[in-house]
Amino acid sequence: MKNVRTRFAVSPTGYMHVGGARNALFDWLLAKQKGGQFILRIEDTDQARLNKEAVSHIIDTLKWLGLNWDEGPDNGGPHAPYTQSERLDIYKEWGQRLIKSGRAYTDPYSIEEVESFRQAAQKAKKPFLYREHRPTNPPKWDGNQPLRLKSEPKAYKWHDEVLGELQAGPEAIDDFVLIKSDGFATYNFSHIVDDHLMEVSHIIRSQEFLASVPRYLNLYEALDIQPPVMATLPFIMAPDGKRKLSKRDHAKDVLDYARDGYLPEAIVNFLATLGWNDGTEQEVFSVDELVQKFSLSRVHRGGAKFDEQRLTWLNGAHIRQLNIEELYKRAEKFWPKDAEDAPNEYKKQVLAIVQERLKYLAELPDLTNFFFQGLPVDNSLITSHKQLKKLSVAELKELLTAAKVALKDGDFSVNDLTERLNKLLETTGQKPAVLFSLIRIATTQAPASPGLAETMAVLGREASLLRIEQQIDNLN
RNA sequence: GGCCCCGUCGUCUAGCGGUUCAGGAUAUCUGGUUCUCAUCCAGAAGAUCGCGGGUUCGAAUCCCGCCGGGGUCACCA
Repeated sequence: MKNVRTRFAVSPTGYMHVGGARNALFDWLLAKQKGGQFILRIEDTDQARLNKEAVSHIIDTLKWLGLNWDEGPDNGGPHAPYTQSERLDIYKEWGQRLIKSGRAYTDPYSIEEVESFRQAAQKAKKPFLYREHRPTNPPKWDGNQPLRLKSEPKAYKWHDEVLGELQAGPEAIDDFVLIKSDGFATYNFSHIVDDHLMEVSHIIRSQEFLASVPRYLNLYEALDIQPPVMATLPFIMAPDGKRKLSKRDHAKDVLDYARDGYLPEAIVNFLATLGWNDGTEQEVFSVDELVQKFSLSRVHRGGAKFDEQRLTWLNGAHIRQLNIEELYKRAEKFWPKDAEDAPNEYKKQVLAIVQERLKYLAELPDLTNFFFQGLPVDNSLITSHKQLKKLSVAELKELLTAAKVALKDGDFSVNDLTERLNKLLETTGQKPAVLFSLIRIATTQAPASPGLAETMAVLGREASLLRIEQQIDNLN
């Protein structure tokens, strides 16, 4: 079987959102699964939209996602360079070949003239076809005018790994620009030359290119190149479902998810299952499982909306699957400020009891603040509690004092605390809803926290008792 | 407007002529897990499979028409 080589061909115009990331992911999954190569190619042929920082930003994004490439602009490879602006001579040479074979010619018109043709077509409610204005005697190409393909309109049928058998009539074929007047090749030309030279076996791309495929097929023929296998991905739709997701819809930078504490494997899982599934009822996949199970033939034809709630759930599921050591590594940058000087072991204990509560790591400060710092006493937590607000200050003080006494001794382990708290229920005759709530509020000063015994065991005797005392002193 | 693609619970989806007039997940709601939040468990509600024809003993699944949504028609990718 032919060696599988895929590429992520990215235009460095800005950050990368989930649409681009999914595209890269599917390329990567296919290459990994088949033991082939994944190539990163920078398609910087549009000088106007070029953004110099975008390349490193995109590289950072792919690295964070774990989508490593075998050949690319930074690590090179047998078909370097992998940045199109460094390959202009190659495109010119291939352009010359087409001129020689009579399949390319100089576009003699000005931009304004072409624009007027276009507007006339639009006005007549007809698709614009440049070839209807093809010059009879074009000048020799000197590199200062656009070079166009001399197309040979005909109907095409082709196979798409996702969409199946496709076809289009000759009206889809036109004389598109191969090389612009600024000397840069268009995407339409450069990607075909590069994919061929770089021995790319599979092109996976988004649906917006579907309408152009017949023109590409025409160019492949003119160049006498065997087209790679093609696969068309459905769109990821904006939340309103009206159109494909784009930066105009405030699509987030993938690295924003990194900053919020989403796990790359959760993003990968989410993106893979947005438009693909393995036919079973499995929802949570490891990256290795995805590599093993992915197939283009099971990719959807229809677009899917980007549902961040589902991503958040999936992220929580992946967080819960991590062992403490791994979670601790991932959480490094997300601790509250006051945790700075806390011992690693203490932080791991805290992490262990909040793990099942974390949906994304940026929640860590809110969830763990009180473990690192005594929060000011907030009596509204008691006065708004539906059971505690019925008790008098004296009664509250009495209960807290009893708790202080009962918890004074023992080893302060979870078991020890549970036992003592249970005894306290008996001696005070209170319900857990009253007694435990009160102690929990006193020791955390937080509306929500992990279980009482677990929390106090981590906080330790000193802090726990001190906080109970502070609560007593501040009741009024 | 031409051409092309798509159309199953709010959302992501299973389903590829009959064990499925629809399964799972998520989101929502309810109950349970000695306190809160979360996890977990149980349960509820939620899709006349875009609509209308046809083929067939039988269709979400095949065919046709219509409607709806999207893409494309750049010296952008």
